[in-house]
Amino acid sequence: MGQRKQSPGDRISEAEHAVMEALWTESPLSAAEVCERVCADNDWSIPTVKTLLGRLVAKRVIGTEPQGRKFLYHPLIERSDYVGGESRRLVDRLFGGRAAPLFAHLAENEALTDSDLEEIEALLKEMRK
Amino acid sequence: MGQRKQSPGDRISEAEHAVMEALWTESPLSAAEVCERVCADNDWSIPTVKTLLGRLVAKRVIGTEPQGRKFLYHPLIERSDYVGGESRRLVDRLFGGRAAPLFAHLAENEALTDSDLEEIEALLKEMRK
DNA sequence: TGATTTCGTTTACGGCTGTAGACAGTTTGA
DNA sequence: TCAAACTGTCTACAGCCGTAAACGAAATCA
Repeated sequence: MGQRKQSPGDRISEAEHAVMEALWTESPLSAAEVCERVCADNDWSIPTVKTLLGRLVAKRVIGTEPQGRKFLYHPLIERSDYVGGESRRLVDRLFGGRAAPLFAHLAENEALTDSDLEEIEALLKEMRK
Repeated sequence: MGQRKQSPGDRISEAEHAVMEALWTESPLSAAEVCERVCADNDWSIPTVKTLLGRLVAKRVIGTEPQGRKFLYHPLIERSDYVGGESRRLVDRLFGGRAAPLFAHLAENEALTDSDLEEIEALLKEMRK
């Protein structure tokens, strides 16, 4: 029990996740710079971004460093850790922790493109060794 | 735009999902019967289950039918629709809608058992045709 | 140096979620 | 027939989420 992997902190909400993506793509960024890359897409205004950044800091998933007199924000957790955690949560909750049924489901619903199939096949071959 | 697939209604919360699982496994069930299969696991009391059932009815994802003078509840949406919707949401949000990276991720983190691999391989072969 | 801009922080507020108690109607046991 | 048991509905309330305005400090422009 215990062994929280998703970093020290709480869960990241969906809106917060959009901010994280911006910071994972490029960091450190100021609040204004974050807004430049997410506000339009989500129809947010600056105050909203500031709130989200504040909450992420409170949750200890991003950190701040003073740049001159302002702050720059940067992630404290790896994107792959977050993504892994969320994936695992879904697989656990919906597929009893087994990935094959998920795969089957995606396949069934044509959620897999041909290139997906090829890539996965390649990966499989890779792991076979 | 539009084309809501996950049935008529709102999103299902995590607690509500536990109730749905019970009903997908067996239905119709009375509130008491639902409680029998989920209360212990989640450390809930009957009132909680009643609230969840009420909300699910309001969201139009389960329906009621009078049994004698009481009610029996049964799902109005297919589990596979729900699961498919959730899976797709995750893949869209975290992997740009492409399933191969998800698969790669699960593989990398040893989230795939040997039997998962075998099953997936079989599925692939199946789809190849 | 006073006015303006720029930040970060604090406060706000309605909605959803988790969890549950109170209440009213109905059925059933005595 | 009167009380006990059970059922669904209504109400409650704290916490988190989405969204944002208000405020106060610092920096810059004139």
